[in-house]
Amino acid sequence: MAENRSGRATHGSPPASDAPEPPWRRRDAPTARVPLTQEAILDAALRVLDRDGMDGLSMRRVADELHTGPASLYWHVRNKDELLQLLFERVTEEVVLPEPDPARWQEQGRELARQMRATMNQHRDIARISLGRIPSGPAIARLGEWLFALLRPVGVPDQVIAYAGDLVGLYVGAFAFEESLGLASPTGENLAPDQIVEMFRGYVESLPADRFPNVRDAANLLFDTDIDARFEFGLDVIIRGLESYAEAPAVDPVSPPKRPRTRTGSRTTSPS
Amino acid sequence: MAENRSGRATHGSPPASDAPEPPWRRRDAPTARVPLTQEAILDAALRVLDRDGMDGLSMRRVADELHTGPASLYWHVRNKDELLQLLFERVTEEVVLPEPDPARWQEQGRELARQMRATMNQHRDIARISLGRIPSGPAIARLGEWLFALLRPVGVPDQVIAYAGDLVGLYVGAFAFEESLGLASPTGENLAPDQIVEMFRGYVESLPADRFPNVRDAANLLFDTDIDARFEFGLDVIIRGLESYAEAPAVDPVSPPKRPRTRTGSRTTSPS
DNA sequence: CTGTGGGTCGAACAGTGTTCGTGTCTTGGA
DNA sequence: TCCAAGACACGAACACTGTTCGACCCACAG
Repeated sequence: MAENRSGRATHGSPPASDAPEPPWRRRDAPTARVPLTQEAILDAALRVLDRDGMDGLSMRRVADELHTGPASLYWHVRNKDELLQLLFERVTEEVVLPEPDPARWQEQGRELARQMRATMNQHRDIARISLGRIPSGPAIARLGEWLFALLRPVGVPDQVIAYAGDLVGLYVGAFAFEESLGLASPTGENLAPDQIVEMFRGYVESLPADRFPNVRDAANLLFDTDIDARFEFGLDVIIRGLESYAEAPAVDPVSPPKRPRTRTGSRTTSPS
Repeated sequence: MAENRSGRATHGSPPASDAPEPPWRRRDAPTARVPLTQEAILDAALRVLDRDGMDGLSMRRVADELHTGPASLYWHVRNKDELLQLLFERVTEEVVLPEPDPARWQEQGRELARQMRATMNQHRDIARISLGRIPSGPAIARLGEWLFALLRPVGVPDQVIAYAGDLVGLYVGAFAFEESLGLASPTGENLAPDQIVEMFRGYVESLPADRFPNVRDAANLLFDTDIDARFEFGLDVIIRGLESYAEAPAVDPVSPPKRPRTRTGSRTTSPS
């Protein structure tokens, strides 16, 4: 509020209560001058997001980060919503894509999903922004093109590719979203996750054994805390499901013969 | 605000500016007295949610619905968060479960997912509450028990069942969530969905054909608007993926012989 | 008749997104 | 060189949010 650090975005005369700048400190030194572009705002917003999380990401805090007032942001950004969209696209561009290799499409798809999750976890709470949003900028061009290059040679129909991209994005976004939320206590007070899990398990184990035999002795499975395994499981289900949509490869002669998919062939993380 | 309808929850003396109640109108008539229980609050909150959506669901509006002030709610509800959790569980209990029939587990699983989506769409924006929340009350007992009864006879390992329940819940929740959000315009202004889709398609079609050949001519597939088909696709992928986790049935002698899963056997909605 | 305590609620606090009007700075043309 | 015009910055305010505090009411136990 009353914090009066130098480096304000404006460059008017200094306030009367403050000592004048010494002449050797160039007032438009390239480091001190922050002309408040949209990019600078995004930088600041990302900093605030990483530090304070989504709940702490208010226009006022972003403005504080730039040593200015909230009204100043609205010249470069129409809305908080637009700011969030831009933030989301900026993070999306951090994902690096390997050269698509259709022979290994399953593993590359998995790799992409893992990387998306990692990126979302790296920038705290960005997952909460991703839901309901489609990267509309160059990001969707990059990702879409990559996905088609990966899956078309395998024989997956175009419509399925489009849907599949959507599905994976939805899955990863939702998963990272829950991950970022943590477990919400049903009582409204905020407790450690362990305590909450223990509450749930206690409840389920207290159920009458005659009415709820199955769920009772699977209580510890229900509230499993190995979150990575859970992620890999969902990924595995989706990839296996997509496999059944792949026709015989059209052109690629190098792809291995399609093994009849029994349960033997999966060397991936299969729980229990 | 200044709306002064009768039926206030309190029963003190009438304000001086108002005419006294006529004697024949019993002041504690059973219909007029709303003793402000937690259940009444949930009813009101659900009404507000259905009418005004999640963004309109404030403590003040719920209190207004009961003709009282926001502070009065906090005696019965610790938090807004707890109120949301209770709301979520209340809606979850609306889902009706058929008698589990393991021979038709795929179709019954699909049916459950469809019903969950319908329930979430019926109560506007409840999906936005569902993410990051687990139904902790009797709901999870019901749903869990049903799921185990459905999938254990098929030979799905317990851990997989637990994960699968989680996965389907996540999928349906995230899907309904996006559905309830609608499409967010990347520019922050609020436009009709058609306009936004047209913006996106226009952008993708304007991409250079040499760099983005694939995504360019699949533009109309990318921004498909048949939302039901998209839901069914994701469901189908998940179910097919889960099929590969099913072992030979343990006890059930009636289940059909497991056909080797080639792409022929799927009569479900397969896009394009 | 008097407490007591469960229940109610007005008022306030700190915080939010957004807008309006005014101010300042930079730039291009005469 | 000077002035008008636009680009940008920002203080102040508005309507709103979730939540808390302390005073109040009132049925019921002693």
